[in-house]
Amino acid sequence: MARAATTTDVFNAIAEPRRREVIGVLADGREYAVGEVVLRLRMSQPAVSKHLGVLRKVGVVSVIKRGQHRMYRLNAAELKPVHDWVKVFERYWTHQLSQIKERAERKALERMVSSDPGDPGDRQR
Amino acid sequence: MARAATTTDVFNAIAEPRRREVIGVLADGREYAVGEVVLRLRMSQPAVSKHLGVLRKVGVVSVIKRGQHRMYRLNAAELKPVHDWVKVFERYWTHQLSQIKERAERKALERMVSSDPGDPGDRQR
DNA sequence: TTGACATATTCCTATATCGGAATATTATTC
DNA sequence: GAATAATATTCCGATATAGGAATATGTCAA
Repeated sequence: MARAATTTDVFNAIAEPRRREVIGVLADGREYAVGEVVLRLRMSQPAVSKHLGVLRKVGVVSVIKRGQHRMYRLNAAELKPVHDWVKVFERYWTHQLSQIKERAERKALERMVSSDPGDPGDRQR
Repeated sequence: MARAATTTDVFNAIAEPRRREVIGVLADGREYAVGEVVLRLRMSQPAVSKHLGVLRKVGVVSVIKRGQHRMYRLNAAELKPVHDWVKVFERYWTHQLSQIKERAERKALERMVSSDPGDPGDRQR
């Protein structure tokens, strides 16, 4: 099978660096016309339109027509799943020192418990 | 050009749902043999090996040999860039009400300032 | 209507997947 | 050494990009 469609979920949508740049432009919460994004990022207009299209399908941005412009606005709430997912690992880099200590203690404990009786791989259940 | 290589950066690495599942298994910080992951996720062994390989190249997991097992451990610190990136948008979904109010105020302000003189798209500079 | 501007869409190509099947590699045990 | 277990790697096919070029669509203005 092929790769999951980027148009399907947020994680894939933000995997593309240019798309993150586009989001970066909209990050201040204001509306931006496609042309403004093009200018700021120096990307081709079709490229920007396509990326915005992907982001729109995922719901990360929304559009309204204003004259001949399409004003795009960030819908940041759609990024929450990413935040929620990665937040779980926050503790691993905050409190670095205590975390390193914890790991050392855990490893010592593991050594005491399983104390390697010729079958180290026996941690399944 | 084609899609960015998943082996290149963390954002792409975690874009794949199965890979996130693998990370989920390792999330408790302990070591896991490939076979354990296979059992827990009911994925094929080659698939797990490949996903772990990608995660390893990106640095999200590390391996050590232990007998005939390869023990994989999460290197959660590598996920920090994702956290840092998405954290910027946190304010958009916390304090929802005040945020909505802010938006309303901002829009009102915009209307007062640019007061739409027939050229709404003139926010570039 | 015509022209100019803003944006979207289509067509194309090169590339990169993911997963399955089969196979290779490495380590252990007898 | 031979058999076995654990894991990695290779080969494959179907699919899905991303970007460029060209074009279509839509909107305003004179």
